[in-house]
This record gives sequence, structure tokens and C-alpha cells, in this order.
Amino acid sequence: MSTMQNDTERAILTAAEQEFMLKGYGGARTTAIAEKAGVTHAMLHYYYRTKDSLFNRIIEEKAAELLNQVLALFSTVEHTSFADKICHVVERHFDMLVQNPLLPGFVLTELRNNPERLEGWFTKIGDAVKMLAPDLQAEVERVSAEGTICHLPVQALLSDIVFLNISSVGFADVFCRIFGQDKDAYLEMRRKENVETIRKRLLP
Amino acid sequence: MSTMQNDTERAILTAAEQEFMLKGYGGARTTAIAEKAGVTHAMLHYYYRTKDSLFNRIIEEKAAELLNQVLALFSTVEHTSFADKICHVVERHFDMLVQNPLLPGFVLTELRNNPERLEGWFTKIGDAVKMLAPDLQAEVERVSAEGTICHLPVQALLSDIVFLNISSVGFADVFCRIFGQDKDAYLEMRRKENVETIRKRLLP
DNA sequence: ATTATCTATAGATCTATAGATAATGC
DNA sequence: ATTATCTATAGATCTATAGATAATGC
Repeated sequence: MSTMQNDTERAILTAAEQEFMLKGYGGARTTAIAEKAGVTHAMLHYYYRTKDSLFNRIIEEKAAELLNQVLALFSTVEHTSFADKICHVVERHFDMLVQNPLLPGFVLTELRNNPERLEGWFTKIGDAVKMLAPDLQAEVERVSAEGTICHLPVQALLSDIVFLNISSVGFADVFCRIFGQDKDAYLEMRRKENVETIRKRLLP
Repeated sequence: MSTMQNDTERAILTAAEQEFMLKGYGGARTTAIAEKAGVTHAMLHYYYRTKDSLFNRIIEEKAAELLNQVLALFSTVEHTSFADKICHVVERHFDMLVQNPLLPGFVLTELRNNPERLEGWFTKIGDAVKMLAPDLQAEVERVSAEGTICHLPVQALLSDIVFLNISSVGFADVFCRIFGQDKDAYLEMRRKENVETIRKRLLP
């Protein structure tokens, strides 16, 4: 069975994911991956043939995993208000990024160097957004007409959330150094601050 | 005079800045820089000796340029209110990033791969922040006591501004594709949206 | 004399494969 | 027979320099 992987195979995948996320496709070295996995370099090519196919294998796994997590953000319990629901999404999205702190940098790097390699990601995410956005926009229209929140396009709101959270996690190292703050304390501050900022953004 | 550069020298610098900003130190190739500059590869080493010294030369120039721009953001004309002043800073910071769209990705890449190479940048920025932050915080204390704005730590406010602007520019390509929007239209939307978000964040 | 330029190449590093050998499963 | 592993190496790519030659400035 193909999912019945031996230790070597699994070790290579794990090491490869770390290396690719950290260095990007171009920066990753198959020799370094093999070394990190504790196998000879030839074994990597024996199991995955080329660097390229190993990379594709990794990002397809990662894409499925991330898409599930993102979709799960929205399919959650009922909340008292629209604003509460959004704030809950902000918090869960933030936590998801803390679990994948290398993601923003990885995406930015690949986007620059070989955007075609992430083509699949963007079409998948684009499709998911096309599914979710209209419902969300309809809800905004309805609730804003009641005067509970202000009116705004969901593209703007979603961008706000993602941008605040991505940067908070991606640039935490820079900013906590610039401000002379502990990293955990800084992230804790950002988590609250992003919720607060989005909540105020929704005020009528 | 050392600032009296010939065409070759200048062409190498220009090409190197583009290449380093686009690919990062590790991804940049001195052969590619020479080719882009239209000179033989040996000339690059003749003028700047090593890839490393060429890189340092580039980022020191860039650091000085960026720091001046950032400091200029705050030393500006008087405004009617604190909130107006901040919103003006947001707009000018946004425009500055549009002029340097590769900057966020470059910083993130170098931060990951060899943070020590940007050590100088962060200490300089840290020093500048230590100069500006107390005055700004004092103003927040004063104006928030009057009830015109809410109280908040300047670290949070500055992070909010930088994060929204950096991501808007850095991830514009991804997001306008995901939303099926024109890039210029998306950036125009983000410019207004970031000002609006920060203005609301300051509400009492 | 000094500065600028070119050709050629050394030496390092990286991906990928060839070919031999050991372990495993019928 | 098939699967897993190792050693050795081919071939590509990249940084850096050596050494020769042309242009420039006293």
C-alpha cells in the first residue's frame, strides 16, 4: 500500500517540508534534506526521483492541510453577533498561523521566484473564496442594514484580517527586537490588538 | 573622487540592487548581475571584489535611503488633529512601499536565511524608534485624556500601520488574483482601506 | 604607471544517476 | 525477484582569481 511508508521515506518528507518551508525551493538543498533526515543523499533520489517531484509532493500535502484548516475557520458554532463571529475567526486564524510561522515567508519567496509553482494553491484558494464570499457579503448587507455594523466589501475585511495576522506572525522577530520586547509577549499583544482593530473596523 | 563612478560601476550597482532585492543574497547570482548590467562577469569582481562586499555596499545605501524616508514621514506639516496626522503618515508610508514593492519580501527572506546580515538595519531602526516613540506616546496620553482618541500603546499602533501597508503591497499579486481584481484597483482600495482601519482604530 | 577590460580556468557545490551489494518476500 | 541501501562520479552551475591586453593619465 502506498500510504504504508517506511521510516526513511517519512523522514525524508519531514525533513523536506522543514527545508522547503525555511529556504524555499531554490534555497533548499537536497543534500541538506538528506542529511537532516539522516539518510544518504542517494536515498532521497531513490524514493522521490527529483527535487522537483519531492517539492510538489510536499506542497500538495500542505495545500490540502491548509485549505481544510481555513475552511474549518468559518464552519463553526453560532455566535451572538456577526462581529463576534468575525472576531472569533480572527483569533483562530491567528492561532493557525502561529502553528505555521514559516508560511508567510515561504509564500512570498515562491511568489517572487517561481509563481507558477504555487499556481495550484491560488486557484484552490480562489475557488474556496468564490464559495464563501457571496454568503458572507450577503450577511454583511443584511446586518449592516440593521445598523449593527458598518457596510464594507468582504474583500476588504478578509484582506484586513489576513494582513494583520500574517504580518504579526511573519515579522514578529523583527518587531519585538525593534521594540525591545519578548517574542511571546509581543505575539500575545498582537493577538488581542488584531481582534480589537477588526472589531472597531466593523463599527457603524 | 570615489563618488565619481563610471558607467560600468554604476550599471553593476543598479543591476545588483534589483537582483538582490528580487532574489535575496543566496538566490542572487553574480553572473546574472553582470549579465543584467551588460558587463563581463570578471568586471563585477574587479570593482567589488566579492559578492558579499557588493551586497553590503547595496544594503548600506538602501538603509540610509529608507531611514531618511521613514524619518521624513513624521517631520511634516501641522494637521488639525492627531488622528489626521496619523492618517497622513499611513498614506505616505503606503506610497513609500509602492515605490519599493520588493522590500517586504526581501526583508523576510534575509531574516530567515541570514538575519545577521540585516543586523545593522534593525539596530538603526530600533534607535530611530527609541527617538520617536516616547514623544508620540506622550502625545497619545495627552490627546486620549482629552477624549479625542482612545488610549493605546504606540508599539501597537505603529505595528498596525506597518503590517497593513506592508502586506497590502507585498501580497497584492496574490490577493488581486484570488479576488479576480485588477492590481491597480486593488492597491487603490487598500490605500483607502488602511487609512479607514487606522482611523477607526483610534476612535475613543 | 594606473585603470579598465577580456579570456580562461580553478575550486566549490549541487542535482542526479550508474552500478554494486545487502535485505526481504515469495 | 524485488526492495533498499551504499559508494562513486558525471555534469551543471557558481564564485573568484590569474594572467594577458588595451586604454588613460602623467
